[in-house]
Amino acid sequence: MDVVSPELNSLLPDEIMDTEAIAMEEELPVEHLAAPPQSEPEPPQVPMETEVPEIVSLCPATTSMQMSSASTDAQCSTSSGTQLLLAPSGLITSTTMTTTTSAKTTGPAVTQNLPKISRVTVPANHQLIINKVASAPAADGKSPGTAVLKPEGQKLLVAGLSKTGQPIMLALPHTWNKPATTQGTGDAKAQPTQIKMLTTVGKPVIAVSSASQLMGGSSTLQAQQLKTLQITKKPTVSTAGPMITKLIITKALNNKGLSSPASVAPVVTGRVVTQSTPVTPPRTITIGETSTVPQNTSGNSKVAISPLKSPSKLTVVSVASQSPNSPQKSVTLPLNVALGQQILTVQQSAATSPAKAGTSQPNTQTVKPVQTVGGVGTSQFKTIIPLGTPPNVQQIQVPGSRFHYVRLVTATTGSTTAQSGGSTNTNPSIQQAKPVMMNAAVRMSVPIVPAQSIKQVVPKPFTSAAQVVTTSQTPQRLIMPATHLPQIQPNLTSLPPGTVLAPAHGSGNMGYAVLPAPYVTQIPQPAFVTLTSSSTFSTATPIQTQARLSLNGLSTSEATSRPRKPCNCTRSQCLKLYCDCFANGEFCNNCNCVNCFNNLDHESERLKAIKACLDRNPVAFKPKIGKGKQGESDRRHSKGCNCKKSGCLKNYCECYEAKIMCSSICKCMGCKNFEESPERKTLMHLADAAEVRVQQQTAAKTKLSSQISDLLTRTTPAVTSGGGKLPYTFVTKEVAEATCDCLLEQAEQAELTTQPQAVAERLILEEFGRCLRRIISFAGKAKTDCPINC
DNA sequence: GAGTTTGAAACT
DNA sequence: CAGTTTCAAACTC
Repeated sequence: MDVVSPELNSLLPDEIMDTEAIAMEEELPVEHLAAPPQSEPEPPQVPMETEVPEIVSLCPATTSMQMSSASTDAQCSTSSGTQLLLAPSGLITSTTMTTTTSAKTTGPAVTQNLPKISRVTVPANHQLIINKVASAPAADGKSPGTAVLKPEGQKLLVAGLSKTGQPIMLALPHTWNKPATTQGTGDAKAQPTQIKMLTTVGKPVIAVSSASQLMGGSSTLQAQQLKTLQITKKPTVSTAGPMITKLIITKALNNKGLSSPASVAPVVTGRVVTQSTPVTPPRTITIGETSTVPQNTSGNSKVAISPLKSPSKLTVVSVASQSPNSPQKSVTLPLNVALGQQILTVQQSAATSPAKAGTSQPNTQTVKPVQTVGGVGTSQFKTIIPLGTPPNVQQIQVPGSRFHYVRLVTATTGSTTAQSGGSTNTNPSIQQAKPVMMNAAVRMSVPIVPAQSIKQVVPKPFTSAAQVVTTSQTPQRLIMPATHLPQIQPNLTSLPPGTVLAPAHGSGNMGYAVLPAPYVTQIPQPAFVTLTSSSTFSTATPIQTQARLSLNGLSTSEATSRPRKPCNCTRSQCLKLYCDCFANGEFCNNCNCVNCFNNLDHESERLKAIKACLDRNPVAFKPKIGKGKQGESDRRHSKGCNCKKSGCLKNYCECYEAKIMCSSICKCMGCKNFEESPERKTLMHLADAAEVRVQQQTAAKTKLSSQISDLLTRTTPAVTSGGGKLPYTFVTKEVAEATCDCLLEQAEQAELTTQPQAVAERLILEEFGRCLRRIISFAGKAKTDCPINC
């Protein structure tokens, strides 16, 4: 495993990961916009339910001109929604762009320098409402290097001040306070809602646009909100010419539906820590520094995201190569923003003013490490990906949560097709940037994304080795091109825990298959995982049963330490929730099931089954036992049990099985699983007694074993080491047999006298102690009698 | 290990 | 949403 170099490490802001304290358990409102209200009284009790697919779109802009005029050719087209933000006059060096599934919605960006705002109101809620804009030049959106400001009515959220004191604002769309309106053609109904974070720092602008609808498809994206924005840049100079590294992070809260690939980013590198919407509990997204864009003309792009503890935290580091001729733009921008509870931190690499085109600085560095920091407050998740390494890997991992994606991406080739919307991209730099942008697509739609996004990416065949950088502390999950399954659009928020996108078996490079995290977890996790081919990956990897991920209130560590019971399904093909493996988002392995389809060989069927389950119950794969804020005592079944005959005191009862008491949600009859229930107390007492007995037995065995082991280890070396130890190998076979005989005799006596097991064990141990004393005594005597090792 | 019981999941 | 069926785990012998 590579170690992050001190140089890179020093670039990582410590505070970036300091987001542990941020509450993340809110139920993002958008999640249910398109779905009926949850009937569960306390959804937050189920940790996993709080997760919402996080869509992070990294949309680099090579230049302002390129981006703003990308209505026809840009991967990241501007949407009709709110576009850019504000920045000090002349400070904005680039425009932001919003990726949408419907490229048709591309609209001109209105540019406006901040100083031109004639009036700004500052409500108590920290909203700045720009009531008037002096002018809106460059209505066509082709004014590069100009700050874009929404016309009158534009709302800005004062995010806070950066370290340098510059205000950071979030630009809200006009429609911020109202639901997204239907827009677009076809199925793409969602209107992108954008929030932009700006900094008035006299440095290259950082713009954050909300995730627009990343996926078209049949799904309706009703509400999408931009989370936070962040930009980092690291001046990189290519011999061929300047390159622009621009990062746009978008997040769509709506997890439903997506089909079209939407976003593309030429070069993206950054760190995304968390995200949050202005209207929801705080989240922070931090973008790390970008790394040098490789000169590799192959267009390798890599995205590495390391896992984080919190589901709401996300670390993303991506790097994409650009064409040698693409202009490079470096932005160094120290930024530390506190937005309410939200923390936005951006760490800069060596400060560099916006890159200058035509920089002649030769960059012979073919491989530049990409640093990914995912851990909270620590660098444990740092990952380095050598960009120079051939196959590209994009890795997206949402900690704690169920989605960990890694996608192998290769440089685009001349055959790169136009992006969604039918637009044709002739801009080389943009084309190459496409591969990088699959984050949003991937996260939004598991199976679907691939199709279109693949076109953009042009993944390298799996025949070439791919490298995935993983950290030693946390397993990495892989997402790889898989079979195109456009018909399946599972709701990612409800996918089984740890679900991972994996390549379809025997399929082409497109599409994704859903893998349970445990499956991927067990893939050998060396510093680099080389994938030789998709088929190899699909079939060769041994599937080892993995523990459940944070199921039923159990921590991951608890779960991992407990082997899962093999299922015995015979009729469900392990593709229904009857199967515990399937229900837990795991592949069957070492099970006794018959005609099992819960494996990689039947990923398409599995995906369909998952979708079917989600159709029936959107939270089918979420833990049934929510963990209360105050600990285990607050754990309860999310739906409650329906027991009728078991009195809820047998494992038939899910509450009892989870070792929790029934609650008011339960519909059980004759329930005895409540606090004051004498039956329950009796059972608990018996269970405790049994457990104690087992522990005692275990301890006795351990002790005995330890003593024997210790005895052997002490005596054997004594033969050669001499010193104060016994000189002889006195524990001979005969001695051992005699000792065993003594112990057996003691056991028999205890049995004959009907002694309790605990007493019997004690007697045996005492006998063993006597044996040891005799042995030692004899050995010591032997030593005295024969000082010389004889 | 076979058969029964049980309740969640699936189906109607 | 309620009733029924299916299913696999839990349980009993």
